[in-house]
Amino acid sequence: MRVIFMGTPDFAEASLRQLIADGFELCAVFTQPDKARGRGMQTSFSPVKECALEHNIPVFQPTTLRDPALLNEIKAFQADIIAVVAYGKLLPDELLTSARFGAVNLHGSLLPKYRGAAPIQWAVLNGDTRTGVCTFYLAAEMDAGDIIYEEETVIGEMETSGELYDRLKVQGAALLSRTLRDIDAGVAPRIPQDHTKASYVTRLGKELSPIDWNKTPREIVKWICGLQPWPVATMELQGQTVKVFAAAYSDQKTDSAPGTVLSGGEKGILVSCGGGTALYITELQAPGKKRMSAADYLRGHPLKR
RNA sequence: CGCGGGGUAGAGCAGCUGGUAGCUCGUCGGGCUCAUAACCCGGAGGUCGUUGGUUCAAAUCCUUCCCCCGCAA
Repeated sequence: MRVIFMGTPDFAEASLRQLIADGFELCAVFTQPDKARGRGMQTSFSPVKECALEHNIPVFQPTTLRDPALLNEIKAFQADIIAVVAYGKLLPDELLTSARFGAVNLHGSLLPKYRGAAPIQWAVLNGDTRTGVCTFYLAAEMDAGDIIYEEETVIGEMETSGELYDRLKVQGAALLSRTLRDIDAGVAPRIPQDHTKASYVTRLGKELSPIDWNKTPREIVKWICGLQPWPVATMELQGQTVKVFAAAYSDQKTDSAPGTVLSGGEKGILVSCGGGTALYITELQAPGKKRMSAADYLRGHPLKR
């Protein structure tokens, strides 16, 4: 089966590697143009490009896909299918039908829930206990095409978005491979989405970082987990904005206003939350410093009284 | 050269208007206690990231390089 793969980050790379390993014929790989990134602003290749080069697969990095010449070039590959995973560009309608079986996408949620940019993170942020991955046929409207396969997974109580993301990229890669295989065999289902149940999520941003201490302990824990590895939850502590990486529940009750630092010790820094509850901050990072346990932090930054 | 913060005892920090280093925790020994992650006394442990320089004298000033972190993506 001839496949054109489109993707950019490591999430997509996992799928690409899976398809290669499973014997699909990758005739071309599309990925975002090289960008200057990282400390020092060095230009670097996307994980997908690195992988493609490794396997001598032709790499394309167009700025736009809305180019007639490019469309013809793509058609010339005579691919059976286009597989898209976190590519970062919207495919023009003409492209969707440029391959024999059309174009399919791997998405990090159980559609129609969480259409959009950061489905995995929002499943954690919202405190969901389950989410999953799914494959579907690309349609004109974003993430609204017919579902092929869905696979569920349980979200751990303290699991971060990054951890879930890493699990789902593996699970998703396998699901995508199975999807392509079954499409090739003509046995893949095609189930229209229930559009009335659709929900949309946006990409994350730093404006989400500050913890809202009026929330419940669990909501805050989920917020802390959901914002990792980026942009990371933050709180104000002794005049500094520190990143918060982990927390632990407490039985303590308090009358203090939400957000008040109640105490600090080996267990962590106890902060009051909504409804008279409290939560231990157990791992944090001060500006210019490394991530460390709250206990370590307290040794060098004793709480003022 | 994209911008910025930092590298000091096992850990976290202070000292940085120059005069061979201090705090909290940990650790070791002793004491107290019914007991304790409590308390008291005492000890060990640091070529102050690296190179060169200024100086009578540098963790503290200038310089080379290495490493870590944040922003930006």
